Parts: sequence; C-alpha cells; structure tokens
Amino acid sequence: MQNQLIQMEIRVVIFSLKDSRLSVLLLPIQLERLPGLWELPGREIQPGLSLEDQAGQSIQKIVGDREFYLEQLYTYGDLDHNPEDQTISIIYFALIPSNIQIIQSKNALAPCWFPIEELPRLATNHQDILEYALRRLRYKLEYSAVGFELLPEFFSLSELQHTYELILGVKLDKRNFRRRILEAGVIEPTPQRRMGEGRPAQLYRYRDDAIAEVKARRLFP
Amino acid sequence: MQNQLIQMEIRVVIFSLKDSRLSVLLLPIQLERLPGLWELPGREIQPGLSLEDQAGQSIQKIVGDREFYLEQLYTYGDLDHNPEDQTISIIYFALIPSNIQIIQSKNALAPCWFPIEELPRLATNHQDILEYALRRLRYKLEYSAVGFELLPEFFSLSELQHTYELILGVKLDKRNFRRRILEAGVIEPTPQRRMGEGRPAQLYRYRDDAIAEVKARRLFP
DNA sequence: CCAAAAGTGTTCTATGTACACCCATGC
DNA sequence: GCATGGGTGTACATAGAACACTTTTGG
Repeated sequence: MQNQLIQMEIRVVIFSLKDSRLSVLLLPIQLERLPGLWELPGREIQPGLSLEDQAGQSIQKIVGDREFYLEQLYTYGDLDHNPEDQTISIIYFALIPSNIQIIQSKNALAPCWFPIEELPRLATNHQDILEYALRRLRYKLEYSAVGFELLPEFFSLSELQHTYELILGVKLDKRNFRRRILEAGVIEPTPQRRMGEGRPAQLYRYRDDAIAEVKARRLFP
Repeated sequence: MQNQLIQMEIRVVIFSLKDSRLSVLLLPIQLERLPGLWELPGREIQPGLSLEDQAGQSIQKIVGDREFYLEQLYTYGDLDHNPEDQTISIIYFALIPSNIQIIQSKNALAPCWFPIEELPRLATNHQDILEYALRRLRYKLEYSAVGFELLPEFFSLSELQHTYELILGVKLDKRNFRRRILEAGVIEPTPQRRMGEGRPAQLYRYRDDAIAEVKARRLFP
C-alpha cells in the first residue's frame, strides 16, 4: 500500500489584529537548530475526527476554547517536487477576535504574532500559502461582511471600518461604509455605547440570524 | 502511526455539454451487486505526482490526452461520521469541450454522462459534492469567462451564449451578452465562419494571452 | 422571396462615488 | 468652550438592464 509514504497534515492560517496591524500566528521550528525559521501551526491528521474539527482543535490549543471563523482554504500536495517530502497539507484559515490572548503552554514552543508586512523566514511553501490566505481574506472582506470576526463581540462602526481599511489597504468613505455595512444586514446595533475621547460610539454586534454568505454584489470597492 | 487507517483519494467532477445539456461523468459501482449506484471517477492518491496531475490523469484515462480546465474544488473528510469509512477525498472539477468523446477501455467499467437534472443514485456524499461543484461552476461563470472551456476550439457567440443560458438557467440578452463577453477580453474573433441555417456566424476562440481570472465585477446576469 | 440565425446602439434605471457639516462627550 | 471622535444626506457619475430592427445566407 503506497499511502504509507505520504504524510497528511492540517495547517491553519490564523489571522488577528494585534497593535492595529493584521497579524498571523506562527510557531518557531526547532529542527536541529534552524534559527529564525517559522511555520504555520498544525498537526498530523488523525482518524475519527472531521478535518474541520481537527483544524479547530489546532487553534483552540493556542487561543483557548473560543468561537472563531474557520474555513477551508486549499489542499497542497506537490508530491512531485521532492521525493523525500511526500506531504499533503490541508490548509484552513481562521479569524480570531483581537481581544483573545495566546495560551502559554510550558512544554510547547511559544507561538508568536507577526504583522503580515514583517514576516520571518518561513518553512517550505508556507510563504505562498500565507499570501494566498491573505488574498482570500481580502476577497472575502470585499464580498461578504466577515470583518467583525476580527473584533470583540461588541464593536463600533469606526472600529469595523478601521479593520477594513487595515486589511484592504485603502481608505474608505465613512458614510458609504456605514450605509453598505448596515444594508448588508449582518450586524445590528446594541443598547451599549463606548465612552472614550469624543462622542460615545454606538456598539454593534453580529446578528445570529444573519445569512452566512452575502449573495449580493461586492461591498467594498 | 495512525494514518494507516486513513484512505486518501482524488475524485473529479467532470462537466461537459451532451445533447445541449450540462452533464457530469459518472462510473457505475460494481461492489457486490449494487444496482444503479454510481460514483465520481477517481483513484487512490499515489506518491511522487502532484495532486493536480493525479486529477488530470484520472480524467485523461477517460477522455484521452486533451487539454481541459481543471481546478481544485474542496477536500472532504468527515472522519467522525463512520468509523469504518476513514476516507479523505480531494475533489477537483473539470470542464471538457463538448466534442470530446469517452475512451472505451475493455477492462474498466463504462463511464456514462448524466444530465445534471437526471442524476442516478450516488455513492456516499457524492450528491453533495456534485451540488457544490455545480454552484461553483455557476459562480465562476458569472464572474470569470470560463464558459468557452465547454466548447470546441472554435465557437460562435450564439453557441457560447446558449452554453451560459444552459448552465445559469436564465435567458440572456443577446446584445448585452456580446458586449460584455467581448469587453472581458478573453476571446478573440478568428477568420473562420460557420455555415448553417441562416446567416453564417463569425467564429471565436480563447485568447492565449488572456488573463486567467477576470478581476472585474460580475459578468452575468 | 422567404425562413433562419447573425449581428448591431440607444435609452432608462440602479448602483456606486464623492463630498461637508453638526453632535455628544471629557477635560 | 474646545478638542475629539461619532454620526448623518444629497448630487453626480458610471454601470447594468431593457429593448427592435437589419443583414446574410440556403432553399
């Protein structure tokens, strides 16, 4: 049986906002002193558990038992490139609210957030995977309103707009942004308000009854 | 090592036009006399060859050594559903020009085209996979001009329009269709014309230098 | 000359884009 | 009372949708 040669792994691209920058979670590789080489978190595929749950567990191991957005990205398997490396990698990507902290486990290597413009040296094809994940994130943001998945449960429209601007890399018009995001019907106002400098902001949250995917046209620009 | 329990397979959803209907290629299952049960073509994953090439070979085995559109669809692995069925299925979908014939191989079971409205009983989750592939095909057709992948090398704009109408299930305006498909810049006119009933039609073909994905907005409808 | 399919522009409507001022709070 | 971020509507430009007749060939 030939499959014994082939390794199957799940890897996850975990995006979050750290210090107002879009960041991704990476683990250091400690393979015979490879200095400064990092990789996407993941694990060998195990029987008895769905792929999605296995991806979810890989993430919960790092950020704890919280809810997050999770979606399959792509399955990589360039088994023709290197006879020594017969690995199939099923990649998921996740969006984690910015207020969630990394769990420190003693025996594991410490994961670390990297802003996407300041990535370290990455293992094998993880650079390509990350770039693809980022394209997909931007694409999803333009067409479906998933930006709030990177924010805490309650957030203001300005916070949401800043998130979009950060990820898409463009300035958005405040009035147009608000109109469209509200028309999309994915978020709803709450009684809460946030105090700070200036006028208090109305806080919004995700609507449970919202349709998962916005069939409509592109939202942003 | 746990992976020995897990089966890894490639499956392909092959779309083509047969008798002016969108059809999909299926193989009969001959597993201890299961009558009328069909499945998507595929094979066990082997080492040494990229996943895409393995999908391509699965298709070429049936339709011969022709070019076709091929794209990864999704990776299914509900390993939690049935302890006996620990299978991960990496699904590709392909578009085959309508003039290409099935190769008859003696020792293999005969594959067969089924119009998508008249599908037979399908194995395991292949019905779901097929429905997802169809959604993705319609989606791609709306946003990027891949419809010609289902036609022979040379085709008229009317043929292309009929293809779109068939798959999307809506009537399209002739003038708007032509304007948009030409503005997309994916096809170009050729000196050839097709004679038939009525006025001869200008024939078009795919432009080699066309950009793979149309970044633009939705094309249809 | 008639049948059959190919080919061709313009008007109207909807959507997207650009833009500037008032409001509520903390200090 | 002023500095700070929150909140609001309208006019214009562009893209999409609806629409009918002329052209070229074969029989």
